[in-house]
Amino acid sequence: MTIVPKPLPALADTSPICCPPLGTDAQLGRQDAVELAVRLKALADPVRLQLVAHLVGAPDWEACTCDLAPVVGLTEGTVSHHLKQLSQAGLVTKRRDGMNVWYRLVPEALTAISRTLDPGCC
Amino acid sequence: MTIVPKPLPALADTSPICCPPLGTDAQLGRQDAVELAVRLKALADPVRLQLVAHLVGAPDWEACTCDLAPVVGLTEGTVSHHLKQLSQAGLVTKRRDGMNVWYRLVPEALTAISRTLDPGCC
DNA sequence: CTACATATTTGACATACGTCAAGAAGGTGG
DNA sequence: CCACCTTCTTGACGTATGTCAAATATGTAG
Repeated sequence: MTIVPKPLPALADTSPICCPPLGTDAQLGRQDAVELAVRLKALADPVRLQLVAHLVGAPDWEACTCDLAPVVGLTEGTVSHHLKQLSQAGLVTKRRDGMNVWYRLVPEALTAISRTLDPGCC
Repeated sequence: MTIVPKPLPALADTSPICCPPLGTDAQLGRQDAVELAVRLKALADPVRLQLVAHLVGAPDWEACTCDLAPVVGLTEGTVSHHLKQLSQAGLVTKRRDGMNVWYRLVPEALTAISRTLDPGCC
């Protein structure tokens, strides 16, 4: 079974998942677990973490591919591949401006994942 | 290059990583990124998320393999494999008691990861 | 239209991952 | 010692992942 790149529901929609997954009464059904895993998987790579970290420090949380490739020292093709994964997970948005494509971090996405994981939350 | 199962530094040691990785001034070096990725990868799987969620709801955050296997509906061997990964990532500890092996969640580990990810933190 | 610059996709490759069945290890009780 | 229970490891299998080089798209400027 190949993973169809079906668009994930907007991260705002998953806020109910916040805490429940690791909360006391929720059993975290298979479906929720898969969704959360998809988002975590997008983050669970050294290269993508460095990309995200760079975006956090970038002005307006934004950078183009040509800026990001040198940061991680990989081919632009490979970086594009990673950015696509981050984008599909809803962690960044892309925007074309002339020859450049700018990727911007979606901080709420990170916050949502963060809250979901914290057992002390809520 | 195979990933040697070198024991990760205790999670408490990574608290300095909290926020910095996604904080404003830190560039998140390659090494830190790899470490954080290892921990996130341990969580980035539906089965392991369900196991963790079950532990959160379990009395004393503890359960044995025989209890956990039915939760995810997989072979005990497979579940053992997943628990090993969680253990190596420092997310759970294991303890033998007679014939049973009890796995206990390390909530600080989850909290540490959670704080590290939250861009609004600190 | 042509030349160039940035970005993405494709194809190929090696490696890592999740799963099971079967066997081995660790522990209990006759 | 033997039978049994729980857990872990091993070997095998298919699939997913990260990477590059090369080809293709997308956009700008002569």
